[in-house]
Amino acid sequence: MGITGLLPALKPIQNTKTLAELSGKTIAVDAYVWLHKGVYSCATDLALGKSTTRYVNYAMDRVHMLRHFKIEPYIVFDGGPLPAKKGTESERKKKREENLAKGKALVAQGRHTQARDCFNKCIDVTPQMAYQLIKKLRAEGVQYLVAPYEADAQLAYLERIGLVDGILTEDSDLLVFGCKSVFFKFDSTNYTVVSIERKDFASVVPPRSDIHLAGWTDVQFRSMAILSGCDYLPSIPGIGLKTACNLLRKYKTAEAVVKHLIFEGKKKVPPGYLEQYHFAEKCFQHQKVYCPLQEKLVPLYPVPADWTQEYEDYCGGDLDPALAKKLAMGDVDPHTLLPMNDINPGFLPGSKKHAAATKPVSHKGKGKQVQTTKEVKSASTGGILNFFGANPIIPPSSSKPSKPSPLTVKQPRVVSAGQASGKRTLAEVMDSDISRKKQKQRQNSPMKATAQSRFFGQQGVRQRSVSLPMQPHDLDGAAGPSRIREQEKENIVPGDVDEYDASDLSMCAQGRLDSEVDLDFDHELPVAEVEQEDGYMSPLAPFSPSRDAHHDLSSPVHRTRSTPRRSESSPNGQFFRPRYQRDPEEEDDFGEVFSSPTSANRRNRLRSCSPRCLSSPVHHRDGTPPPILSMDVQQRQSASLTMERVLVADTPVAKRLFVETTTCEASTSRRVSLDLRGSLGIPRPEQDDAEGYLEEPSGSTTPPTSTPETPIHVPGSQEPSVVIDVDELDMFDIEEQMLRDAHARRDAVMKGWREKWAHKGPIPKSKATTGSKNIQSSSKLKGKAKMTNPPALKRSHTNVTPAGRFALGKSKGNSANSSDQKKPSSTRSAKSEKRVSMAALNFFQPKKVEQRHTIFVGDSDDDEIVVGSSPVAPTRTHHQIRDEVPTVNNLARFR
DNA sequence: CGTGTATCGTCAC
DNA sequence: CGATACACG
Repeated sequence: MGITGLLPALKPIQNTKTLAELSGKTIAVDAYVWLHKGVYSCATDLALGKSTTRYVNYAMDRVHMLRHFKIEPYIVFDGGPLPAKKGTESERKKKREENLAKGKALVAQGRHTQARDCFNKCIDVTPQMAYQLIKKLRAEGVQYLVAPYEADAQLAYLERIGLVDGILTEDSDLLVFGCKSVFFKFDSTNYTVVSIERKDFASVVPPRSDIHLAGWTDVQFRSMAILSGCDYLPSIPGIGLKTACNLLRKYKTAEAVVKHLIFEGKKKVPPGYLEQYHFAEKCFQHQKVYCPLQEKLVPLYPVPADWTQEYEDYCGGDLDPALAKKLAMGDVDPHTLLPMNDINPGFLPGSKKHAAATKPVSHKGKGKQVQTTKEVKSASTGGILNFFGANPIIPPSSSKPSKPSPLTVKQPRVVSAGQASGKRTLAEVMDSDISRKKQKQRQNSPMKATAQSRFFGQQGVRQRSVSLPMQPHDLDGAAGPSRIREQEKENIVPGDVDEYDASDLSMCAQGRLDSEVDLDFDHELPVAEVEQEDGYMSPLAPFSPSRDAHHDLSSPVHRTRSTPRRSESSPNGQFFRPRYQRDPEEEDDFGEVFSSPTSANRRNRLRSCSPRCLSSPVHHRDGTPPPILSMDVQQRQSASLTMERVLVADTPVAKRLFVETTTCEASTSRRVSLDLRGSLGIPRPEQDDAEGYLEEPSGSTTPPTSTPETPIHVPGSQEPSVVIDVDELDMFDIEEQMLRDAHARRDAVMKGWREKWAHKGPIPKSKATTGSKNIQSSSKLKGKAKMTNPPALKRSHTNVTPAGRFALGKSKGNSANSSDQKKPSSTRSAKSEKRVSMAALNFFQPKKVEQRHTIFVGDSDDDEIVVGSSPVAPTRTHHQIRDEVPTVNNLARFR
């Protein structure tokens, strides 16, 4: 449901952004959206009980897409049902069953098309399906979490504590949960999202909107949302968003509004409405979420002093931290709290992992992996670790005695932090591990890389900690469960952790925070509009990269950050150096490090420490849940007081978690299979990177360049000393071939289009030459795929645009460009139209949307992107962006 | 005019 | 779940 009408009402502050504009950010994603859409690709199979995991592909394609744009996704799944939400589910279930039966009947009649429609309506996204995606996310080192209850609150929490910079969802509720930066309407065809920022709320005023938010506090905004009807409470009949807004402007508080309504008697206020209102409010504020730092359930915002057990029950009860963690990692079914049942064990069964675990050296046997001599060597000592487990923080020298071997999982005794005997508590083991790490860090100059940590070492973390000092989880190379404990123990080094965060975290650890300290939500006093607009105090440092990017989206620095470093083609080299670039030494190694796939992966690896439970033979999914799974209240309480109750020797799971925790930091990503040549000192062909997204809005002042990670296998060149997945490379080769073919087609098609549709007006000569030159050079391609610059034909030279195909699909009819829709090619089928537009329409048109929002996306040196993001200034519409940014719907490019 | 309700599409071959 | 269209008061 969300808040009916909220999104349309916020139109004035909806800002369409390209993914490139979000480069560098970490964005939490509501997994439900992707899963649910992905289900449409295989609804029939699912309905008929046929085993499929195709729904995973949809989500993973999007993950890859985000990563391509240097956006690090943090996938959040829905958890168990919140007590506050009842009733709706049974009704839906009934409808689903109806559709299932109907669909089956239609199948029997052979009416497959209609059957599919029914199947589409009967599929529910189950935790087991989510788990399939989780397995894939683990395999690729993507951060994820399963919320204990609703993903919405979890998403909001991740943003609140600074683990992510924004939320990608379709649910307007996120704004009510207090999120600052929410992205809607992810458009994978045009690489755009619609951004709504809380700080812009003050700009939501009549007549531009139906509602008037200027001068409002979060409390009032939330009140409006609840009064207008939300998931937790239907509205008083006759009260919609606008009425709620007006009433609140008049009476200030929800109580006053409700009392007025009751007094007035015109509307039928249900008995107990006000009380229910308060419960709903609590759900938005204090719903239980999982804190990945503290590894336990916490309220989204600290609970007030008058918190009652009733509220607690309503907003989601606590869980034993160990259970909460397993739930968050996806290892237990959030509905039953029983170990997750893997409905597709054959899908990413750990087959790779398992094979690697048992045969670390020969898992490339089927041509799956390419290994250099070096790699084989390291595999013999830690091949599996290079694959998904080694800890780079512990240099070989010191960690040898305790370094987990490939057989570690099979021989738990070898595992430990040096002492394997006795019943050490998990916390003790971790502490020992921590101190060892710390010692090691002191020994090694922070910036000095060992041979191993050159790839997976600390620089990324250092970098991150420098640039994001407010993110405690990044503070010192230690990732995972041990970090927060370490910080707590040492009381958090001043200067390393923001005072607010420190106090907040430690107080959260106590389970309660006085309202005085609750800087974020409950202090909300009426504030002046100015303050409302920009006086928000973010837990992120103002100088963090994300903040910078956030406030400075149009600056050349940020506009170009996602593109490869190409100072040679830059009019001003300095623009191509991110302010927060790493030290030159590392840059030599990695090229543009912060946006390189390796660095992204490393960052990700170091930040996430999800246990790789699937890989372990010591499997907890053996039917009998560990004793700690008990939800006994006493136990829960004691366990939440201290983790030391978890005995390593008693719980294989805990033990394994430890193993994996201590090793996961080095889990060098499998996805190093992207282009590592730069990183490895292998010369990159001069222009090969032009092969990237033809139509990617690069936003740089350079010609459309490619992306640094453009995956190209270079035959004969030195093999990178990392595991490279040959399958992926082969796939890229195929893709390259396809791209070349596409270019040939495009050239032909383009010609035809020019003749058929182009204005007779002259094509700018310089462009034409450039284009033909590039076309020529593309025909000269040898083994290496070179993507030419797009031909110089611009849309301004034609009167048929990509929008045409949209007109064929669902006609939205409100395109800003009426001319765009005038001539959908009536002579072509919708299908061929689409194909043509994909292959051929990579030309660009400078287009003035607004005076201050001129957007040029293109292939010539003087093209540029200037995108204003002022909340007050007129913003581009979705349709405008769609027209501005040509489309290549080739998701395979993101793999 | 605003609210309430019903219907549709979501993917992707 | 949102977008949309439309009927109702």
